[in-house]
Amino acid sequence: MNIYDIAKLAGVSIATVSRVVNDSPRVSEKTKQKVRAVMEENNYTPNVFARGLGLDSMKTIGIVCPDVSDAYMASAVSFLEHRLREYDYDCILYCSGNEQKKKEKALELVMKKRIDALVLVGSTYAGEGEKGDSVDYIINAAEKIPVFLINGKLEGENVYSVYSTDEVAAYDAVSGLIESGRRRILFLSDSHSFSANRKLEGYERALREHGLPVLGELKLYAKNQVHYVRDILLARRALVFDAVFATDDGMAVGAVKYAHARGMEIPKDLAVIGYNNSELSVCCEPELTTVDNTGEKLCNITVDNMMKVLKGEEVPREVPVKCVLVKRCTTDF
Amino acid sequence: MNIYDIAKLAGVSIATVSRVVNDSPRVSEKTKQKVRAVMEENNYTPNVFARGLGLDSMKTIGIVCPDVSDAYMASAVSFLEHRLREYDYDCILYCSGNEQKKKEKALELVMKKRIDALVLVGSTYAGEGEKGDSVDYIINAAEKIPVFLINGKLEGENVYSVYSTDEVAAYDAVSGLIESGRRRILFLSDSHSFSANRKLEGYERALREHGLPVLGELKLYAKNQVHYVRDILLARRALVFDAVFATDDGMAVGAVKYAHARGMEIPKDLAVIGYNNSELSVCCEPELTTVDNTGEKLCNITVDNMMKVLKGEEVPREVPVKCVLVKRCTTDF
DNA sequence: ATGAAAGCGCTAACAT
DNA sequence: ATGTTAGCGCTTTCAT
Repeated sequence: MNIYDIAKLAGVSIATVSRVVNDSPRVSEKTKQKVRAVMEENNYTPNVFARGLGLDSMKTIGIVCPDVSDAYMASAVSFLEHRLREYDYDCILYCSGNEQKKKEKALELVMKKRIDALVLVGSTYAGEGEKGDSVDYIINAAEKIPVFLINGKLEGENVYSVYSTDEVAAYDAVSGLIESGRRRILFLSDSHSFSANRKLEGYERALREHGLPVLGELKLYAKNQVHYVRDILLARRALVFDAVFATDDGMAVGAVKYAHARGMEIPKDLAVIGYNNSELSVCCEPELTTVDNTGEKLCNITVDNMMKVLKGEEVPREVPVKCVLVKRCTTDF
Repeated sequence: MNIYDIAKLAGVSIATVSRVVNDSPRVSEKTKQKVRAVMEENNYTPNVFARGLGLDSMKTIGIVCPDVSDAYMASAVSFLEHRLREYDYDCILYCSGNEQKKKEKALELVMKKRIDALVLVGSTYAGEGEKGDSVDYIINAAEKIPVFLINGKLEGENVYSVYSTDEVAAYDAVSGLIESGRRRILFLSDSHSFSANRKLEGYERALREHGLPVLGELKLYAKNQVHYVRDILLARRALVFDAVFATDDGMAVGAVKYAHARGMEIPKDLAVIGYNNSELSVCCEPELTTVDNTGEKLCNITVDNMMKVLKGEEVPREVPVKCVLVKRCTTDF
């Protein structure tokens, strides 16, 4: 059942059917009714490929993230999908992993789909992520369609960044730790992404500005898995620390587990701060003080901006968004 | 840059270019080389819309789930995406919510995209889900393309179900509880989906077969949120129970929190079993005994079967998959 | 092995 | 207000 069939059945031309489908004002109400009736009866659906071919757009947005099974990514994708749906855009999803080659491959594939815009979720796609990573592949994509980074930052024509101010959030969190008497604060991270690096900078600045040394032994890289972190911490019996600042809740919970295993009291013997305010943070005992990076806000701003850009309007290239520290029970300030 | 440009530059016809693109054997190696070179130089990419129009397929699979921000859905989507990518299929994602109207709308929209197959993740799309729900919209979709249910079960032409045997898993878990001396076991659930109902059946069968009464007061419906569950449990001071079987880890952790709040010892005073073996289950204290519903397995079987169906091969309409009970610290059997 | 040409189903400019 | 028609870029049959 195609547009010709409908036209024939309704006794009009295909142009009129097309106009009805697109709700053009240049069709009389009467014929509109008639044509609509015929379409209903035959439950006709315009062929999206043909339409796409003519308009060179299928109203779809590409969403690329390292891995949707990560809680932060998943919630971001969920927010994006809902907001984009409001505007009748579909989402095509691509999980790229974190490796440079795979990220490049992901963008190459997703760009072939002639999407209308591209969203890159996670700071792995940022300009100053893992060292050695090039961002040319992103810049190239931006030559064709607008590219939106969620929690990433990259300067370039047609690329728009919305990100949390992780440096400040980390600075504030670690400062709180120091001001409440902590002296040896462990920095626990699972990546060298743009965002993780900003957190590290905030951590170091807090130490420096409070006259504390920045110690290499107090920077630990691990996996974002509860038991993994607990175990590597237990394995380093020589390592002394009275607080932990983790770049993700999973690692922070690992630190809490470590404290339990060693019979340490939280927050007395060990203070812990996590990141992301995920459901994990209210599962452990005591419950985690954590940084809420306001993922929903980032997504909303991104979608709003995207719709403007697609209409040809101007929007800021860069939007920093403040995080908020959610104080629960693993800290005493 | 389209197929005509390439043809001109390579000094061949568009038919030849098309053949090269599709790696047809009916082109001489020599011209293949030449054409490929020209394509590379101009980094030509065939227009997917035009191709879709001709072939009536764009090699995309529709994935619909209630909400990707849910950990179980997110991991399923992640598995599916990866496996489908192997076969050069793209994924278009739709989060439908749980309401009948929205689910119908979701399928209607996703079907318009002329996807090659449809995956429905979560038992909300099953045949015996929320009462009053019709499954006609799924049956209708299956008239056009194969439909695959993950953790759902529905009989119908062209629909394929892969699901965990939740009834048995629940039966085994609750039986363990009873045999270790529990007498008043609270059933805690957040939905009336197909899967939740199977769990309830297993729970009731275990009680019955052990000569215990099935009590309405011991079936509680809540949200899958830690604090929410803790609070409603605390609010029902009159409700007495010595064990909890929850249909999702979040609620189980809520029960653990409740025990803490009331100064009860786990598992001595209260035994708890969760479901899904999510990261949450290793965050709480003590760590959760939980049912692993092997989501990855369901996804793998689904993708394998889908590829066969798309090739016209036969596959079983229904594949039940066993769950495994992961015993940790909130039970004493 | 290669080319010419007819669709695929739609949109939009142009004509009436 | 409605119809006619030329693309959009590809695949595929039919010639050669």
